Amino acid sequence: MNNLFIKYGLKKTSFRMELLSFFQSSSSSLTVKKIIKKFASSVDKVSIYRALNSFEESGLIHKVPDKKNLLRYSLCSSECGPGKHSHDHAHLLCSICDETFCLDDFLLPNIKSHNGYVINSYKIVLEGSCLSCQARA
Amino acid sequence: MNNLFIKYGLKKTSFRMELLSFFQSSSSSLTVKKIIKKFASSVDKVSIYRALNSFEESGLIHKVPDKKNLLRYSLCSSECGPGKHSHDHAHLLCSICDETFCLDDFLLPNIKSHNGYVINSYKIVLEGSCLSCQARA
DNA sequence: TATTTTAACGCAATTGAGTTGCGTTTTATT
DNA sequence: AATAAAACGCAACTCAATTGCGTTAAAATA
Repeated sequence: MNNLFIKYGLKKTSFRMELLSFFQSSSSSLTVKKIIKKFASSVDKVSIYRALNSFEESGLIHKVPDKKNLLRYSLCSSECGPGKHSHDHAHLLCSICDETFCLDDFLLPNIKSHNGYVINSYKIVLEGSCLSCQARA
Repeated sequence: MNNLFIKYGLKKTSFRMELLSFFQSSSSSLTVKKIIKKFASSVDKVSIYRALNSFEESGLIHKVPDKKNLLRYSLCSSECGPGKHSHDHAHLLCSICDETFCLDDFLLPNIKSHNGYVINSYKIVLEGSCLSCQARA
């Protein structure tokens, strides 16, 4: 993980290290809102947006779908790297807690065309309720 | 179609009738941008946004996915009505012309749960190239 | 037809996520 | 220590979409 910092010319500022830790300690995805809330007292939001951009380009984190289409990120697996993201899984948006979960075991069919359309990629986004929200209900 | 106007207490202003015609005459989806462009000289954009909202609530039109997450609508089928939308199809976003196409014949599996998650609905969005863009290339 | 109700409208101002510019600070390189 | 490059902070900005409010026009009722 630290290698990627070096490999991609990212400087290890205390904020960026903390930001990475925040992702590592978080079980699911992080919204920009959450991140800004955590760092607002010490870091400008512009720096946060820029850090998230660099992290994404470096293959440290990737965008995940959000119910309101706001920016939301998750830590990448080790297969990802600079300019190279491979995330072949569906996502679940919990309509109760508004959280996004990666479904790593959801098998995606290999769709390359449909009715003449050429298909390059696709996304499956499920909406429902997550485990903890079910337990709470 | 006109019934829905009456049924839902919508008034038939000339603009709203024209807006509905615009949808009926359009083979695919309409972005807000396109709609504003067409009516900008005679109608305020706020009225456009409000008309689109009412139309959607009435079951005349429904939101369709957009590459940049902007508002984009398509005409509903006759099964839709006030507060009732049933659109069981996937969508294709053409990465060349930036158009959204409904894939009415794309069979959606019946997913009700996955690994303990309760699934209420889901979306499949394909990205690729549409027929006319393929022909052009 | 005249009156009343209510939706639709226009205009101005606002919201809010995300971005850009630019000068300054900090990190890493030599 | 000197230099190059990334990261930072602040202010200002963009752009889609929304809100408030007074006015106009359509439909319902008398």
